[in-house]
Amino acid sequence: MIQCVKCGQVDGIMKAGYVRAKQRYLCKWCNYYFTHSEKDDSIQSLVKRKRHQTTIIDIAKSLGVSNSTVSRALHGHADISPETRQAVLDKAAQLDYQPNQLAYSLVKSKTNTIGMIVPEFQNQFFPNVIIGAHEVLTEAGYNLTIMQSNESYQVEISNTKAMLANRIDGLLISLTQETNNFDHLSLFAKRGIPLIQFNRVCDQIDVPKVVVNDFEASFQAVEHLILNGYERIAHLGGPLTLQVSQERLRGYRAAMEKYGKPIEDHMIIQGMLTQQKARIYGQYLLELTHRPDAIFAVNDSSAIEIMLMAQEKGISIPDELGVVGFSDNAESAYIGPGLTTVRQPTLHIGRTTAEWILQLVDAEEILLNEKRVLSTELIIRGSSRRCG
Amino acid sequence: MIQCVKCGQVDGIMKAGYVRAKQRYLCKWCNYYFTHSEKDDSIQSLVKRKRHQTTIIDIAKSLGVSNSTVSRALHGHADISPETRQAVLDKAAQLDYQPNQLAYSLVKSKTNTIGMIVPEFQNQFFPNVIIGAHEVLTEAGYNLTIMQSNESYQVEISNTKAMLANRIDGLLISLTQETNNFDHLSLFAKRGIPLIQFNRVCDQIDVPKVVVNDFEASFQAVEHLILNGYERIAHLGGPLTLQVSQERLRGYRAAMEKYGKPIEDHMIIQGMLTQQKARIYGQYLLELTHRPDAIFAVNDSSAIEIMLMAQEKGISIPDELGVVGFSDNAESAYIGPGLTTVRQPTLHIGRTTAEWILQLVDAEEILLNEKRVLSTELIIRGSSRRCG
DNA sequence: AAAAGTATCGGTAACGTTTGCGGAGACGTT
DNA sequence: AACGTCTCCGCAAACGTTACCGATACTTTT
Repeated sequence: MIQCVKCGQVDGIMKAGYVRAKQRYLCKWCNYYFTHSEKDDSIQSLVKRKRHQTTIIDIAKSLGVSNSTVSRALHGHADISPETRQAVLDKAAQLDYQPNQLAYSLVKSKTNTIGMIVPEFQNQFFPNVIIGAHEVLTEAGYNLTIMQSNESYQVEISNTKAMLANRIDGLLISLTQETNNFDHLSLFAKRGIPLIQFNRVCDQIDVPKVVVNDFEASFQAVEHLILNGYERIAHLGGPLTLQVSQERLRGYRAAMEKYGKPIEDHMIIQGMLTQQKARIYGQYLLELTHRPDAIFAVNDSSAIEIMLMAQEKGISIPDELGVVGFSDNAESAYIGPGLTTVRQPTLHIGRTTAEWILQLVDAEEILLNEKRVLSTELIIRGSSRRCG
Repeated sequence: MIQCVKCGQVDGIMKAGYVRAKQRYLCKWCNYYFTHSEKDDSIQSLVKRKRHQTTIIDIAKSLGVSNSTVSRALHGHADISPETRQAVLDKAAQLDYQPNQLAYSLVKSKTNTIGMIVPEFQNQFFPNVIIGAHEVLTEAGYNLTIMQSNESYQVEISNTKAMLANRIDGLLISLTQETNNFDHLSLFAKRGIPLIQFNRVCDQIDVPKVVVNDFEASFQAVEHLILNGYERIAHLGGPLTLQVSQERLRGYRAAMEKYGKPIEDHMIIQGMLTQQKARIYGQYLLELTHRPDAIFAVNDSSAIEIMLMAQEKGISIPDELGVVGFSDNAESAYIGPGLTTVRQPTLHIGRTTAEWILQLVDAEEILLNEKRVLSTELIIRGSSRRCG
């Protein structure tokens, strides 16, 4: 009945237990264990039959040539006769052939994909950076995979892991407000994957960086307030874990010192600037017994929050309170008397980082610690223009 | 001198041409062709040496087990002893192992990646949709790859090709204003890759769709204008290739007809609504001899453009001109007297499409032609509130 | 006619995973 | 002794491409 699959003997086959719910046998002659597989390939094969995407092999078979010939023909390599090439191309079109980027990337160890991790999508800053980067990358035949860390250090880590798993060719990253450990980033250096920080950068790690001239921008903004007659200027800054926050604070201090204005510590607030936080901080500032007569905020949404609160409290802008923001959001031009703000070259930031990462991808060696500084522009509107 | 690599003979080796700049020989004894490869593996090998990412095989070797054991241990499969599993996990951590998603996807024919193609990033609509979708997808362990067609049909096609090449598990797409051929989309159906259209959908192709109640929203908006005493209402609509435009036009007509207002063809404009176009159309409308007393625009940026032009011309809003937009951009709350507009549930759209595509990815069969309609909300602000 | 050159194609080993199936030992039970 | 059950692990075939190295059939030169 049962026949040994090795020696073909029928006698001397003994049962030898079960394995995975199948009867197992042992042939005494050749001492070979085997299970009797009663193929039930009736329905099974139909169900398991995966949808087949046409591959290079399909083309090769239907043309009676080898896969290497097809591969070369599709890529316009040498060593292919014009007729063969054309036949392959025709057949590929006929079969709706789409190359499998996964297999390509696996063998070439190159994905033609650049990753980008941004902390948030709420402000228009990052979407605009994305537009700029996307433009350059698609032009160069690269894809852009975007992830969003949602201002969470943990999410940022899992994002970087996913990027590594997907074997991206390079990463553009803007850090979270929470991020104060950089081990997940040093992994990229260890693997030789180029990495560029932009906007939210940190100095603790040696990678190329793209930033704006936060110090000068901040200095100019505060100087502008001072020249418009404001005296007691408060600063609503971001968390000092971020270098941008540090730079903008430095600019604020420098301007205040240059013009001999007193710097009062309780007029400087640094923290995570969510909508609610901005409201709390604003409340605090506007209810101080000796109220500031101007506020320089680290982003526009906070500045706008301040303006709305001032409006509620009947504090007139710009007469009783000057406000300057940062980034030039779309709504900043339209609110109240117009919000004076520092315009960032968002598209340019995107393009610069993208062009740079493309260079690094092909580069032999990476010059670490280089920093490219782009220029901002102070947009003066009604919120800071006092006739003074 | 030259020795046959096959039979080892030294005599009877004849030169037999060049192949790829290498001398080629023929052994007369064994009739074997071969090239003499003068290995210059001195520098060559060093340069070509690719950076090695640690693989499962590395772990297996250093532990003296097989790759299958490592694979199973890493994935918590059965048939692995606790000690072995722990040893594998420790070694993986020690070697900074990152799984290669490409190889995984290749063998599993599954990338755990959802693609999304949007026409633009300028308005806040799509970034918000992305936020919603991203949230759901990351929660489910999926990645989101975003591409941007830039309102170009050609770019849309190349984007879909790239998505196919990357073997995404599903696609979320919002069409271009130009798109009027859908062959590139039917490829997905042909390959069994789920596809969902959202916002910019078309009826010519049978796929699941997520939209908002454009007809009702439009009807309500125009009705609101009429109830506020406006009589001659113009419509600044999008291109009629888009179904949203058609629906909003229908809503406009229905409201006008219900209240017996005359519909004048020259007061209905349909076209691509770039910033410049909006200005041109606005110019036209505001300079008609018999000027409309209200304008219902298909998006907020056009509506705002109208408001700014009216302001320039000294036309007061809302007294002489009522304006209603669509989408509730961030700036709409702040401009002038506030722009009345139709708020779209952007986050909800993103979440809905994402949840749906995840279902379809695992589904056996896809119910085509299903459409999910989400609700909008009319946000009434100063631009349409006439004391009338 | 040998030698050299040209043009075109095929075979096959990678790339890093997953997984079905089988091997083998240990131990218990008739 | 014969059989049953369990645990743990290895082999090898996929997945779709690319690229190196040959191989064959010619033509041209010496």
